[in-house]
Amino acid sequence: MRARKSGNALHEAVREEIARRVQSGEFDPEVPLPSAASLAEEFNVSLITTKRALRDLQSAGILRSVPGLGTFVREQRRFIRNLDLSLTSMDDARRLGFTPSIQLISITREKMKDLSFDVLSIPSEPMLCVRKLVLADDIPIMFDTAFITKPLSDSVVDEFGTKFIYQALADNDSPVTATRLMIDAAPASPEVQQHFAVPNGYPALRRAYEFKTSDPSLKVFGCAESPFDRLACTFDLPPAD
Amino acid sequence: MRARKSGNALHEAVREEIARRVQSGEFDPEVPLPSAASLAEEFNVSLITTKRALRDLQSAGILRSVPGLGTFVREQRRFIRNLDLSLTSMDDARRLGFTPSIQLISITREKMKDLSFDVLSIPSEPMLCVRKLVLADDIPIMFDTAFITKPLSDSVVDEFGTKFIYQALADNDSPVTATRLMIDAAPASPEVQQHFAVPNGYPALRRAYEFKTSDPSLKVFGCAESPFDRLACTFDLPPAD
DNA sequence: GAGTGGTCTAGACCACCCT
DNA sequence: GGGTGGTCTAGACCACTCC
Repeated sequence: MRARKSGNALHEAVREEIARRVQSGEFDPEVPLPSAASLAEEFNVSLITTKRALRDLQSAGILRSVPGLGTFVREQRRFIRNLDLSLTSMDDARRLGFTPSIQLISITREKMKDLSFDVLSIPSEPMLCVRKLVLADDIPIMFDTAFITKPLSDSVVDEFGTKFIYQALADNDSPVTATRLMIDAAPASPEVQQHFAVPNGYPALRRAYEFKTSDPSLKVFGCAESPFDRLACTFDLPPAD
Repeated sequence: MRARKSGNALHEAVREEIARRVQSGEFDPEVPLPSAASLAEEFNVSLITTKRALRDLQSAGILRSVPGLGTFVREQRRFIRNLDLSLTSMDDARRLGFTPSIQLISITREKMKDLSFDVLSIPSEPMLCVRKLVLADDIPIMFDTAFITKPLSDSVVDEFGTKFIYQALADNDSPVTATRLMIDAAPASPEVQQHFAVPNGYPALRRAYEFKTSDPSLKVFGCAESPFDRLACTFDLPPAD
């Protein structure tokens, strides 16, 4: 080592050499990488420099460290979701070749945090709030926080925790009539960090949404977050003009 | 200090206390924060722990450090781009209230890197490659890499470097007839790190695209990347079904 | 008990910017 | 020259997992 490849920093050179080995398929995802101590010895750098490189590779979604076990190559399996929203029910998902499931996290009543989305006109009063984790083939792919503007019966609320929102609304005679979406990237929220076991600052894809329904007093606001390596969105556009 | 608020780590407690002060508007964006050394003294932690907290806040887009000058609050000014692609020319941009400009970075001939986007059918042979930086009100907001499948005259190539691609194609009798988009998040690429002065691992919003034109042999593939705090996309959807 | 990653420390050197 | 952030080092302790 001591090559100082790209920039100038030692930890960058170490990081890139490890990244190169990962990309070349040198490591079995089931088997831990050589320990930080042995890598430090091999590269002839201090332990803490190697740890710095390994930590940055975690932030980049390339590695995954488990205390007491070791550091592993992070397996990539990303789901592509089409924004035309054909995927609105469990059946749609299964038709696309994976088995979805929903894990209800909490149902509360609270105010929606201002996400500085001037794009959506978010009410300031407390609303019903449903948080859930959506999994595909038992792999968590998105964390969803939804706020409902209108009080609903318990049985309907339960449906929000077990179905996609589109489906739950349609099943209760209030189909979605319009959708406003805002897509951005953001560092993983504390909830995402927890549920996906990703470090602070991990890039996440965020979709903030507003559903209007046939009932003018019933709207749904929400935000779906996914670690960048778990979900991407596609969209086809007609010609401009 | 020594509170160990959220998780357990000291650097997290320091990070969150500094973040709290930033959010509360305690610091003038023009004036550097107290130095890492003085913060370490105030919090009664080691210098390196404070530096760790400051570095993580940089990765989160909250702070910005300039060697020799100090650490500053990162000013937030984000542009919202509507995915309906109404923004396809300089005029459109001006109509939306900002002054766009384009800075040509390079024109080369090279193979397109495989971005593991199975979504787009990317040719494997070398293509014309145009890299440019798009600015809004003199603030860089996106880094664009475009690959053109067909050899073009020099004058047309020059237009790609100074106009939005939609406009350049329309002006040369090959209007875009269909667009395929893939949106995801990703850690900032080396080019983005360089042009936007963001650290390794900084979350970025990425739009990979494929333009088809009226000329079947002329397609444009590309990827536009923006640091997460610079750009977001909105979209309105009609009712499903 | 041995190995792992995560954290914290003190101390040092460098490049950079300002006066 | 004196301040700043960035990097690198050696050494230590902890919680965790596995045997």
